[in-house]
Amino acid sequence: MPDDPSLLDQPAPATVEEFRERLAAITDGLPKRLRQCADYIAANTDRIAVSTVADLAAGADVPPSALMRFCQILGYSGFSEMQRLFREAYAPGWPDYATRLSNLKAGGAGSPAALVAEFVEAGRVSLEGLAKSLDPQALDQAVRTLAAAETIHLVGLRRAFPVASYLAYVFEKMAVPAMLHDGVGKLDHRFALRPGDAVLAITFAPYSEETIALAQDAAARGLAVVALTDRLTSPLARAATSVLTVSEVDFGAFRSLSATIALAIALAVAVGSARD
Amino acid sequence: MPDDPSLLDQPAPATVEEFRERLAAITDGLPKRLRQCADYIAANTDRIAVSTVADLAAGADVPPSALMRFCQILGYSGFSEMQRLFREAYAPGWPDYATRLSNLKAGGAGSPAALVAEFVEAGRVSLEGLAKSLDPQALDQAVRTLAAAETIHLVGLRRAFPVASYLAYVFEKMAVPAMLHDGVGKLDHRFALRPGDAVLAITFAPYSEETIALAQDAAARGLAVVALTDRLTSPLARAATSVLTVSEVDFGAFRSLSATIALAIALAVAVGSARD
DNA sequence: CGGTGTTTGGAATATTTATTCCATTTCTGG
DNA sequence: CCAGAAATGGAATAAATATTCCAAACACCG
Repeated sequence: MPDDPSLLDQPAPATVEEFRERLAAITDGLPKRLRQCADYIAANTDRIAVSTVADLAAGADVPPSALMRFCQILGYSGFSEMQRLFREAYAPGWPDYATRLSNLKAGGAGSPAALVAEFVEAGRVSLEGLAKSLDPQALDQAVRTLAAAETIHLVGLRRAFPVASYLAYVFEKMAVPAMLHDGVGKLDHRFALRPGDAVLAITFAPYSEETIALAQDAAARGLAVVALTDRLTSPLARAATSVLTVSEVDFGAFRSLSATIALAIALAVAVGSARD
Repeated sequence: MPDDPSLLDQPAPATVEEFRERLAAITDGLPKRLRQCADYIAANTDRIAVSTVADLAAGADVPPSALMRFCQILGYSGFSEMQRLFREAYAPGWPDYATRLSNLKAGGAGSPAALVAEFVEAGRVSLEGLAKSLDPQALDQAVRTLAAAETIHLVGLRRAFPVASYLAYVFEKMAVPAMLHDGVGKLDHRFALRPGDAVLAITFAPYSEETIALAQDAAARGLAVVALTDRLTSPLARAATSVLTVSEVDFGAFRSLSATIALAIALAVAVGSARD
């Protein structure tokens, strides 16, 4: 490679964060084999700690020597030095959590503690799924829509109701005008929807008729509708100006709300600060 | 060690789960050095994948050869074979989640996507905290109490209301008689509490007066009260027959509900099945 | 098309790491 | 307190893994 001082003489990345930045920065303008290394490493960063040079080289489909050169380009003296970073950083999350989980599960398949372990695991996987599948564009759009609204109408029934009520709580805390459509007394308050308002509708399969009806009504009257649902093909999506999806892993017949709640609060906080 | 066939001739554990079981099974009745190995390995299982024999031996304060013997006692041909198990088992959950998270955060400190990443992380840590700090005894007791009740009265206001309403939903699904005290119209329905019923009260700092009042009232009338709160010293704990605690990591001034929801659903499912 | 500088693959070597072996020490039961 | 068995530590060896080096292939430029 050329002796480009902007890439070479820098000190080696000392944290995983820095490592990713450097990787992204240099990937362009790398020759074929080295780029293969960069791509493979970017997609398999987590395996560095537990692999040998030969393993990774085979994965990237390059000879080991190419991988060595790659490590040196990143600023390390060799593979071992780079690996040390990942071996040391390897722990967060796990310290004795896995032990605990398996102890809880050991209590007996149907025991309450084992159930907690299952739902903890389901929640964790759902959260990771949220991070992986979130569409930042759609989120930005939803935030802009809601931030521009006069009053935000929250609607979510049955399993979605806790989410809607939580949003109502957070909006209240942040002094954002919001109204929770809770269906009490089968009063539907649909004339509370005024021009300039927006609707945040939440529903998951099996979708609530009432929620969809309110969203459609609002859309027909020209109001912006943000949908929080489980699939882009949800019936709610058709009525919506922007759609956010989040899927929860289920355990048996039951489905938690961990990821949905996380997305909801992030949305609320983003809207709250965008309005300031 | 003695040629005890019950410990020796078994095949080596092939999963992490099996590994832990075997470890627990043999630890007693091991000579000093080998027991040091067992203890250290049990407390640092997660580091096997990224350590050398020398590292682990140093940690356990034994010579490397002792650790080798230990691996063989577990049924492996040597350390490398044992390590392979942990290196291969390491993958689930992570595929590119960390990359995604750091990409989301890179979007800008205050960007909506970065907020989602923060709350996802907070939720994950909270869930792990729940797994680590859960007291199975207290949980069993809470389940027994609620399973024995005629009607379960749910009370939780403000931030705890989503949890209470979610519980109401799950109990309904499972055909468990439950009543949600939602405070609509400031009607407090406290005479709905009948002998033989139980109260499941939920509140977090700053604690809701109304929730505590209802719990105290129920306790005074001799009803069982299960508390779901953030600390054992919570004012709710004094009125309760059994106390479950769960703490949420906060991000800025905001606190999610990921762990609380997970505990709640597990509790509800356990109660539901205990009643059958 | 030839020369210069870059990139590449693989074989040779250095280093680290795992594993075995055995002399010595420490237990155990009589 | 002694004999035999078990356990231990460390030095010697084997295996694996990382790293370097260089000849050959390649790309670019005049």
